[in-house]
Amino acid sequence: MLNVDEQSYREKVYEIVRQIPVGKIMTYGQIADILGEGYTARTVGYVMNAASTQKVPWQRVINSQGGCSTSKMTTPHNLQQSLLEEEGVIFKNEKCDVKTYRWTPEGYEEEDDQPNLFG
DNA sequence: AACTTGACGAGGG
DNA sequence: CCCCTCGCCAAGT
Repeated sequence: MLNVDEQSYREKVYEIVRQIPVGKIMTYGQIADILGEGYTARTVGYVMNAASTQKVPWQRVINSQGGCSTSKMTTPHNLQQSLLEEEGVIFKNEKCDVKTYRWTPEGYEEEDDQPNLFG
């Protein structure tokens, strides 16, 4: 049994990434927000950099713009995008609709505090 | 221990 | 839409 609290900094990130279902995505900032305690979009991105060699669906983590930050980096052109397209994610101009594909792990539902304007 | 680098994000021009 | 600035925090030098 591995308690999240016993996991290393990176393992906590992997733990969430492993839960992302096929055809869905999460953003770095979203993951950082869920983990809270000292995590930021930037550090999550740092962790994901080394995730390509881990047992995690790293391709399902993209930036808040709906694009793959790996497009113009080390990885072959748009490997990440290709992998997501194979999962059913539709890309338009190298970007997908984050609103449509974003996923949130159960138990970490986004806080939707909408003021009761019409009380 | 100080400085620099990032698969980032929100804002402003 | 593109470019720049600031904030964020782990790792590498």
